[in-house]
Amino acid sequence: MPNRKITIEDIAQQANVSISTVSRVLRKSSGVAADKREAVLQAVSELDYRPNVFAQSLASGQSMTIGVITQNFGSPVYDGILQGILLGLEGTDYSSLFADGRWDKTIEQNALQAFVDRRVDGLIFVGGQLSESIMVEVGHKTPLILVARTIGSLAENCIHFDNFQAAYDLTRYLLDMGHRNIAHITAKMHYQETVSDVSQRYAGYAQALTDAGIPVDPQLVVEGNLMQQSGSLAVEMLLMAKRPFSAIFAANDQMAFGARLALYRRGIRVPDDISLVGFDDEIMAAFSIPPLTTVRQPSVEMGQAAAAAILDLIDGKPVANQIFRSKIIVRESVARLR
Amino acid sequence: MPNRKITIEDIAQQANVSISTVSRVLRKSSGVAADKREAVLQAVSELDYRPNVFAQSLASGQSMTIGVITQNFGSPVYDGILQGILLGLEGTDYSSLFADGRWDKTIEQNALQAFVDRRVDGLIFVGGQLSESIMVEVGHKTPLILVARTIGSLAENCIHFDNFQAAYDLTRYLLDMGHRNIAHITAKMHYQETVSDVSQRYAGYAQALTDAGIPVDPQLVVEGNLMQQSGSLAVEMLLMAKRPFSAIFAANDQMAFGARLALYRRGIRVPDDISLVGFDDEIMAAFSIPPLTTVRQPSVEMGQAAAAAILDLIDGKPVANQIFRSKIIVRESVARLR
DNA sequence: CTGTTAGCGCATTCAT
DNA sequence: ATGAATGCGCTAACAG
Repeated sequence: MPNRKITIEDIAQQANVSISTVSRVLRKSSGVAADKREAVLQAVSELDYRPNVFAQSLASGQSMTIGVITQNFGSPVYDGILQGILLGLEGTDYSSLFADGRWDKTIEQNALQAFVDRRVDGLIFVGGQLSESIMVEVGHKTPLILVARTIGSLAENCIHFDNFQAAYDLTRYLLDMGHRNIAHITAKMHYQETVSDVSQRYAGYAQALTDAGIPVDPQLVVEGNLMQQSGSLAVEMLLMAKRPFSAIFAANDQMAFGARLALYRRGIRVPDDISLVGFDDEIMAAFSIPPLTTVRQPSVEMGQAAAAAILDLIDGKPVANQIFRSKIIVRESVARLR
Repeated sequence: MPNRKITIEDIAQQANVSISTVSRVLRKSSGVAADKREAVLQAVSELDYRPNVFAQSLASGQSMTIGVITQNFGSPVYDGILQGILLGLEGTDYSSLFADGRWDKTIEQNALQAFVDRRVDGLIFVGGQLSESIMVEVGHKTPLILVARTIGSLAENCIHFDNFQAAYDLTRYLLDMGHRNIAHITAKMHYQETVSDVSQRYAGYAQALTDAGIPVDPQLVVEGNLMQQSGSLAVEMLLMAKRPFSAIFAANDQMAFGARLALYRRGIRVPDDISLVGFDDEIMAAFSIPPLTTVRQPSVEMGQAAAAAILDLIDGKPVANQIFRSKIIVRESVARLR
C-alpha cells in the first residue's frame, strides 16, 4: 500500500535529479538520459510512489476520467454496453465515472453538470434525451460519444445498431415461414429529437410487409412501453381486436416475454398456435419456453467501440459513425405455416 | 454552461470580499456576515461560478467520490445493488467511480489501486474475492462497505442478505406442499475466505430437511456454476442418477431457468411432474412459463443502505452490520403433492 | 537534456 | 468576522 506521504520530491531526491526530470519520465514526455530515467524508475518502485491525481489534474487540466451517463441501469442491453465500455477502458489510464439518468431529463442534466464540474476528459452517453442543442454544445467543449442514440448534427459521434435492417430481416423471416398476418408490439417514444430505436424497428417491420405486397394493418400494431407487463397487455388487446394473426413480432424481448405469458394464460401454444419473435437476444431468450427467435444487439462490442472512439477523440484523432449489424437468431418460437 | 475561466477570485472581486470569505460561504464553514454572504451567493449565480473540483481536492484532501467495485456487471442482482448505490448517492455531493472486477483477483486489485490513487473518500465492494487481510488493511485507511460479502473481522461494514433463512423458508415451503424428495442445484465456490451466499443457501436447504427428519441425499445435490446453462446440465445429471425427486430448488433463478429448459426438452411438465423454485426473484421469474416461485433479494434497498452507510462512515458516524430478510414469492411453479 | 520557477484554484491557518 | 499568506503536488514553460 502506498505510503500516504511520498511525493515527486522524495523520489527526486532519492534519484539525485530534479522534480521536473521525474515528472518527465513519469509523463513519458521529452527525452531523458537513460541512466537518470533508470534511477527515477528505481526510486519510484523502491518508495512505491503513487502520483497524486488531483495535483496532476490541477496542473495539467486533464482528469483522466471519462464520464458515462446511462439510462435505465439494469436493462440488459444497456448494461451490456456499459460492460463493453469498462472493458474497453481497462488497461488504459482512464477511469470511468458513472451516472444513471433514469430517462429523466433533470437527472440527466444534473449528472452532466457533475461530470463537467469534474472536468471529465470525455463523455459517453448511452441513450439519453437531452435536447440536440445541448448535446451539440457539450460536444463542442468535450469529446463526446453517443451510443444507442442518433443525432443528425453529431452523426460521426454516434454508435448505434441498425435497428431498421434487423427488424426488416426478422419480419422477412416470418414472411418466409409463411406468415401473412403478423402483429407488432411497438412502444411510444417521447424523445422528439431522437429517431428512436423502437420506431426504426417498426419502420423495418412495415417496410418488409410493404415490400411483400402486404399492407400494414393498424389493428395489428399495438403499443407497449418496453416492459414485460406491457407485452402481456398488448396480447390482450390484440386478442380483443378479433383480427386474425399467426405471428407476433415484439419490439423487444421483454415485451415478447410478457406476450408469451399472456398467451400461456390463455392456453394458446407457442409456436403451434402463434409464432413469436422478440428483439435484443437477452440471455433469457435462449432459455424461455420455448426458446425465442430474436436478433442480437452486439451491446458489449458497441460499448468497446465507444470506449475506443472516445479515446481516439481525446487523442485528437477523428472518429467515424459506426453502425453495427447483426443476424437473426433462429430458435423454436416460430413455426412454419403450411 | 460554466464559463471555463471563472475562479473564486473573480467572484471575490465581484462581491468585494476576499477569497477566503468566498471559500467560507461556499464551504459553509465558519460564520460570515449575512450581507457579505448574500453578495457572494449573488456573484456566484451571476457569474455561474463552478468550483474546480481538483483544486478543492488537492487543497482539502477530499475527493468527494466514492469508488464502487462490482463483479459481474450485468448480473441482475448485482446491478440492482449498483442501482441502489447510485440512488442513494443522488442528491449528495458525492459521485461514484465504477469498476468491474469480473471475479478476477488481479483486475479487482488493479481497480482498487486505481481508486486508492484517486483518493476516493469511500469504497464499496459488491462481492469480491480479495483476501480478508487486504480488505482489513484497506478498511483501515478508507471507509469501507461490503455488500453481498461477509468478512468476519469487518462484520459491521458488511451489508448482506440472509441467505440461510430464505433458503430454509423456501425448502420448508416445498416440504409443506408435500414434497419429500427435493433436489438442490448449488454451485461450487472458490472464495476461501468468504462464506459464500450460495453455500449458505445450501445450508438452509439442508437444515430444513434435517429439521423435518429427512436426511440430505447427496445424490440429489448437484453443482452448477450459477449460469443458466449449468442449470440445464444439472437436471440432466439428476435425471441420470435415477433417484426419484418431485421438486428442484435451484440456488439462483438463472439456474432454475436452465433447469426449466432441460425439463421442457425432456417433455417433463412443470409443475405437474416436477415442481421448481429458484432464488433472487429476477424480473424474468414472474414471466417464465410457468411463473417461478422464488425469493427476492432486496438488492436496490441493499445498495441504498450501502450508500447511506458509506456516507455515515465518511462522516465519522458508526455503522452497524445490516442483514436484510425477505419472504417467499409464491407463484405457479410448485404443485401440491397429494 | 536538465534544473528552476511560476502557477493551477482553492482550503486553511494565522493575524487582525 | 475577515483578509493575507502558505501550501497541496504536480506540470509546463523557461532558461541554461
